[in-house]
Amino acid sequence: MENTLAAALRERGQRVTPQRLVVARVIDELRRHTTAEQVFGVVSERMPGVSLPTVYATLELLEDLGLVSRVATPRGAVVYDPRADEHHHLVCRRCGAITDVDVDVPTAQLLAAARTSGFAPDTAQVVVKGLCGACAAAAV
Amino acid sequence: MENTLAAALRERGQRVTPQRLVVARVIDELRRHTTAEQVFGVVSERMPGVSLPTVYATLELLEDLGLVSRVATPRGAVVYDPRADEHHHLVCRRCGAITDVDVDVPTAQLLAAARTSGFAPDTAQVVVKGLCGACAAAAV
DNA sequence: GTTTTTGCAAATGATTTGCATGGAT
DNA sequence: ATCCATGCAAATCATTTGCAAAAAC
Repeated sequence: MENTLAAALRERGQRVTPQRLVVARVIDELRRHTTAEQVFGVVSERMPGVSLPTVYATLELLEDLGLVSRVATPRGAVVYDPRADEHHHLVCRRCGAITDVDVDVPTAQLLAAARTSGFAPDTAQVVVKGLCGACAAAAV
Repeated sequence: MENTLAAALRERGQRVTPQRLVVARVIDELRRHTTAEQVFGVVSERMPGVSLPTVYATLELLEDLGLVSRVATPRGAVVYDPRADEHHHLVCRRCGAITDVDVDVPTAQLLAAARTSGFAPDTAQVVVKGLCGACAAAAV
C-alpha cells in the first residue's frame, strides 16, 4: 500500500512524506475498522511526534485516493476501513460493533437511478442496523 | 404518528408532553432526512421556548421506539428520517448534500447472511457515495 | 529556492450533561 | 404528591483551522 501511495502522490504532484507512509502502513496492517484516534495511537508508537491533524489529513488523502474508505455508524462515529473491495457492514445498534459482510448486493438498478438524476456514483455501501449476536443474547 | 407516540409512551410509563408531540408531528410532516437543528428550527416556530436538548432527547426517544431512524453520512453528519418507507441515500462527497432514492434494493441475501452469523438485522440502508450533479459539473 | 506539509494551539460545531424548576400522572 | 421531563448553561468530544517553521521537490 505504501508503494501505491507513493506512486499516486507523485502523479498528483504531492509530496511523499514519512508521516504519510507510516499512516498508510499502519492502517493497512491493522486491517480492520479503526478510528482516527486509534490510528494516531499506533502511528505515535512508531513515529513519536506525529500530530493528530496530520493523521486526519492523511486519512482524508487516502480516502481521496480510494485506498481506504470512511464508514459512519448510525451513531455518527466515523471509522476508517482499509479494505478496497466493495463490501458491507453490520452495525450493532446496542454496542456499536461493526462487522464486515462479503455478500454481493445487486445495486445496479440503484446506481442507474442515481445516474439518471445527474449523480455520479462512486461506491454503494450497505449498512445493516440491528443487534449483534452478543447483544441479542443479552437482550433476552 | 402522535397517537402512536402517546400510546407507546403510556405503555412504557413515560410522560406525554406537548414538546414530544410537537417534535413527533414536525418530523413526520417534514417527511425526509432532517438534522436535529432543522427539526429544532421548525419546532421553535410552533412552540417557542423548546430547547435543543429536548429535541435531541425526543429524537433519541423516537428512535428507540422505532418511529424514526438515524442515518449517518460517510462524513459523519447525522440525519433523522421518519421510518415509514425504506429508501436509500445519495451523498455527495464534495458538498455533503443528501438526496433520496426510492429504488428497491434486493437485500434479502445480505440479510440472510447477517442472520447466519448471529446478527439480528433491523434495517438495511444503502448509502451511495459520489458527486452530485452540481459538484460534478463544477469539477470539470 | 519554491511550495507543500507539518506541528502546535486554538477554534469550531454538534451533541450531551448537571442541576434546579416546572409539569404530567 | 411524586417523579419524570424540561430549560438553561456549561462541558465534552471529535475534527478542523490558522500560521510559522521544517522538509520535500
